[in-house]
Amino acid sequence: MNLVDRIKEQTAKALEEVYKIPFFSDDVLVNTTKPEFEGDYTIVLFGLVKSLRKAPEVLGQELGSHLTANNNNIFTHFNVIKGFLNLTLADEVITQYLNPQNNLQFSAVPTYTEAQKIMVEYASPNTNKPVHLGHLRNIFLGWSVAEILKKEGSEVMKTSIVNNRGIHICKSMIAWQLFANGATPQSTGLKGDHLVGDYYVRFNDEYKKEVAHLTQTGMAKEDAEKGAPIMQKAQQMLVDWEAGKPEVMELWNRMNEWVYAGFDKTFERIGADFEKTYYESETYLLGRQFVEIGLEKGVFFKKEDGSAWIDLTAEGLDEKLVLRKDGTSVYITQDLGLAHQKYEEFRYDKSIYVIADEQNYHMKVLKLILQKLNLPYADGIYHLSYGMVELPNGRMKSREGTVVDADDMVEEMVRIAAQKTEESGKVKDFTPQELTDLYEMIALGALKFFLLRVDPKKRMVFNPEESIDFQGFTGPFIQYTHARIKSILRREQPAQLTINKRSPLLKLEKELLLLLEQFKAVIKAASADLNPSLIAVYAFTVAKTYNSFYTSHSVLNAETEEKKQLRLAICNATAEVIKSSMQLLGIKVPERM
RNA sequence: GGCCUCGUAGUUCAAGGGAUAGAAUAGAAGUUUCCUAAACUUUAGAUACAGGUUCGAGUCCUGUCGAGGCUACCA
Repeated sequence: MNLVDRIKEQTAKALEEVYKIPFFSDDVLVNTTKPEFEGDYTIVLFGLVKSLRKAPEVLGQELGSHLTANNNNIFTHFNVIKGFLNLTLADEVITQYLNPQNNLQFSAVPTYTEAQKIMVEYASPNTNKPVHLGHLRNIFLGWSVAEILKKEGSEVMKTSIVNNRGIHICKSMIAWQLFANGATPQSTGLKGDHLVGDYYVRFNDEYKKEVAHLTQTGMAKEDAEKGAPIMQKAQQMLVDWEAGKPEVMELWNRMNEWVYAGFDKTFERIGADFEKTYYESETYLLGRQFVEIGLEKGVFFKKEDGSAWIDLTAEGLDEKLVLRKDGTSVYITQDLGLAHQKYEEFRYDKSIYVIADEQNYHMKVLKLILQKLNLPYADGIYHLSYGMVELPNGRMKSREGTVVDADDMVEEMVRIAAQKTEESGKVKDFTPQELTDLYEMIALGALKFFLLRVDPKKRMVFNPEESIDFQGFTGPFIQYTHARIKSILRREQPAQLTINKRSPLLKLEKELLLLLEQFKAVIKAASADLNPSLIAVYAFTVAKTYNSFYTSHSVLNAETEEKKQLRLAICNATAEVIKSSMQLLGIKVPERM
């Protein structure tokens, strides 16, 4: 049990004893005491005032006296300020948490009554363009959430659905046929996803030209957009694809292989992994059965033209199409089918979709339809929505060429990491391989931390200038702190401490140890909120707190041997906690840098 | 038009209805006999506006203004 829970429990017990009314741990609100007040943990009394009909100050005095009188091995003294009861803990209680094992070891038994099976779908790229900065937020977020849930004891399955069919892929294919002259990744040296992405862009350029040309000759804009020859070709290709025309399939397969290979490279580099990848070409026909079922149950209705709809006006939404009049399924229908297939395969308790917030409406509808169809897995659907990544001068738009490519971004970060590191002149004895690894570690650490430190649901601004800043609230700062601690520990390892011995704790040591003790609670909160930013903030706070207390001088030249050992142990614990928390963000920490 | 988000220091982000709204950057001023200065210390600076609920509001409610998203027989 962690310290806060223990305090809550003791407080509830004390309240029962003093006031003869039943109390539970959850009734008690415990915060860490603000640094400017005396004490370690604070009980907020306002919430208890009403049921006890006591003035907060009186309640605080009575409760504080009782707690310190009956538990003086835990609480040494207390003070009351307004509605806050500040408790000071015995040093022994705190040193119990000195051993990092206490903070890092998670019991095999999860916090849920039984292990939950959770699917996390993330990344989910389109095969017509390479991964860009927006995807990176998705990928880092999804990966991290999966790891956090695992740490909390859930069985997690990471998945991705690759959008590999449809008109947009046909656009790339047409443009490639027309302009590529048979270019391949091998012949051009380009990554496959970039090559295909380039022809998608090329298609749009040509299309724009054709539309402009047609409108100049007097055609209405709408007609021009529909009638542009290159668009007609793409439409025809889509029809041919659906008919399974061999030469179209052949080209489609070939170009997709290039893209997959490109994605794999990117994913491997940035540390994304999936237990299972779904392909839309294999799932887009699923879900048709739901239309039949829905019609039978009266959840859906047919319009005169034969299209099928669901009426969600009672829920404050619109009518939503679930089947086109030509009998083909739409996006939402496919998703119904995929949700079902996932459930059949994995029997999940919860299925998390990491998808940008522009699809909030879509995901709301998806869940609602499944619920109306009374499917057992409907309630487990959860949309982990995240805000768009913007650039300082506005949203990324592919048409305006303001998209930041992920591979380029990583490359640029590595270049800067290398430059900054070389300037510092601390890595002269590194081998070339060690340097490569270090730069990669720093670059990805900076990028991941920057994108994960913000509350996912909020929009964020990606400032390239700031993201490569290696000072402040950044990944590299934390990595650097870790390396410095490791440097101390290379000189001298802490001896095994006898934990219950009265130790000469200073206030600042106490503060840091209490912080380390919160690690599990932070993971719990991050897991409940599906929010890695809590971990990022925590890791930074630990590093920052450590940095302001210790230098290797203050550790190795401590006043007494006993203090030195204590401080070494604190260094050790801090390094462990930093490493473990960063790991949950997918960020590696170096031994030296 | 309707629906959904979001408005906090110059800037980028924090703050389970709880104490004097925190950080980081940029600004100003400092700190290395020993120590990984990619560090640390000090300093200044903010809740869009107007009401309401409460012992107590950045947080909850209403309105105004501002930003973004959704509102496709695209995926």
